[in-house]
Amino acid sequence: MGNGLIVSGKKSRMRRGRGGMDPANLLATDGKGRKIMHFRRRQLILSQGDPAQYVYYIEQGSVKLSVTSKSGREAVVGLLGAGDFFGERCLADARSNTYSASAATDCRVVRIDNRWMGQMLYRDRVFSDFFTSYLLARKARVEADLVDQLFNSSEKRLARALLVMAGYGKAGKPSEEVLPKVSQEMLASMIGTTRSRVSHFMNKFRKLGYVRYNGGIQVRNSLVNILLHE
Amino acid sequence: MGNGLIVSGKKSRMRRGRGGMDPANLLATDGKGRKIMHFRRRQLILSQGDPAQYVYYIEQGSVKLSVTSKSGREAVVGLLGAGDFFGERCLADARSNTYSASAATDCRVVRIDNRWMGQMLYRDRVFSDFFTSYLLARKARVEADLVDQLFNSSEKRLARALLVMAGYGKAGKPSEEVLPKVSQEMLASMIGTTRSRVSHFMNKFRKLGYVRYNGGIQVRNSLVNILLHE
DNA sequence: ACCCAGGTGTGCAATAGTGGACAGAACTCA
DNA sequence: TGAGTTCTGTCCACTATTGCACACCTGGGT
Repeated sequence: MGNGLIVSGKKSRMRRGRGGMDPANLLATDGKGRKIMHFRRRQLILSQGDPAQYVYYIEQGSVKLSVTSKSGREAVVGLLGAGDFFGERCLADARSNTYSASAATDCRVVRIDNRWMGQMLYRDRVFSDFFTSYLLARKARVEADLVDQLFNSSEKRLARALLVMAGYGKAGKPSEEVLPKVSQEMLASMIGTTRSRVSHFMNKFRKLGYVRYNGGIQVRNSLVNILLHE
Repeated sequence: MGNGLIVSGKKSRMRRGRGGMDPANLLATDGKGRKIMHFRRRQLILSQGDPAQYVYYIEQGSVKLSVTSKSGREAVVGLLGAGDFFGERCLADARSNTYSASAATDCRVVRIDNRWMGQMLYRDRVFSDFFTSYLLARKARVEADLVDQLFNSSEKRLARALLVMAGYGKAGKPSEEVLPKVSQEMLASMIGTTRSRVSHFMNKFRKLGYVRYNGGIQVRNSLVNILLHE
């Protein structure tokens, strides 16, 4: 995620604000207004409907954001990793959480006080810049997910979800590596379909040699073929 | 859209930055780094794939953001109105536009230079605050659209889209008013379905008395019944 | 070794959604 | 006013997707 906004044409030629620390490093330490916390896989971090007063920042591990409908079905809105924020909505209006968050792997997150974060954003230009960059990138990602949902079949959505998780197209990623544990159930609720459908396509992909099961799911680059096919 | 972030517990007790102007007013004027432009209904404002170097701010009217797939199908990612920004992705990375924007009604928009906007964000806390608020709100909206798409049927998605457009649930909205022109085609590509489906449901809604055609579409509050069912 | 919970493969009837096509209504705009 | 264009209502054969059910598999306790 390219940090730093474009400022007078040069990226990153800017003095430090009062805080004076690199935001990511700052957040990595305990201190006023922030607290480092650890969660185990499956543990609930925050719950849909609870009053919202903290912003969270992921240091390590991954976190699943999900929404449960009145009818009890669950949809996964995002699977976040190190460097992502969540719960940030409470900066703009103080209502309750619109989703639940739970640890998808053991993880370390920083729980940041609402107010402290507001002050940082106001005072520290570097911090504010860091956060704005994040918001822009993340918003773009959610938009891409929406578009995907709007015009792809579930088969393609599954293929795309797998590729994105495998870091396809990212620089410095060996790709072809084994994914962290994700159940078919979870994949299903990420792409808005049923588990039997996911199972069906996973087998199809396997038969075609696009993925392998090596203790976990191993996505091969050739899986993009599914997306290209008209 | 509740402007102003939460800062040390008080919303909006903050001195003006260098710019010294209310952001919305500032943008309403021509000046360095920004240019006021007018577009007629259906006119193209920016095109998917073009190099991106401007951020746009809508003064008046509404703008449609859409993406066209390789196969030529169009999906509408958002229908924006006064007070919304678009094209802001170029603040974080200078690639090309990921969507097209065209005027859904005659409209007045401010075309803002990339760099100037970056400077404003860096220098003017009030401006930066204004923009961050916007991003937070808009991101939440896109997430809500994604969730809707993930677990509602096309009938419900249509109902929801209509209600949102009619400003259902917003304070100070008389609601029950007639919507600006939207074709079934457009509704279809907003909610990811076909026009024949939209036509079908619109008639159903009409028969049930949930909407009326009074020169345009008039949404009655009772349309929420569609969402509550099940 | 045994059990158990969570995860997976498979099949199937019932539904929902697609992608055309076509005719008529409703709007431009010269 | 009339010709063109854009919208809308409606139909239909196909295809995709759901919602179950049930057997099996696998890893971790105990």
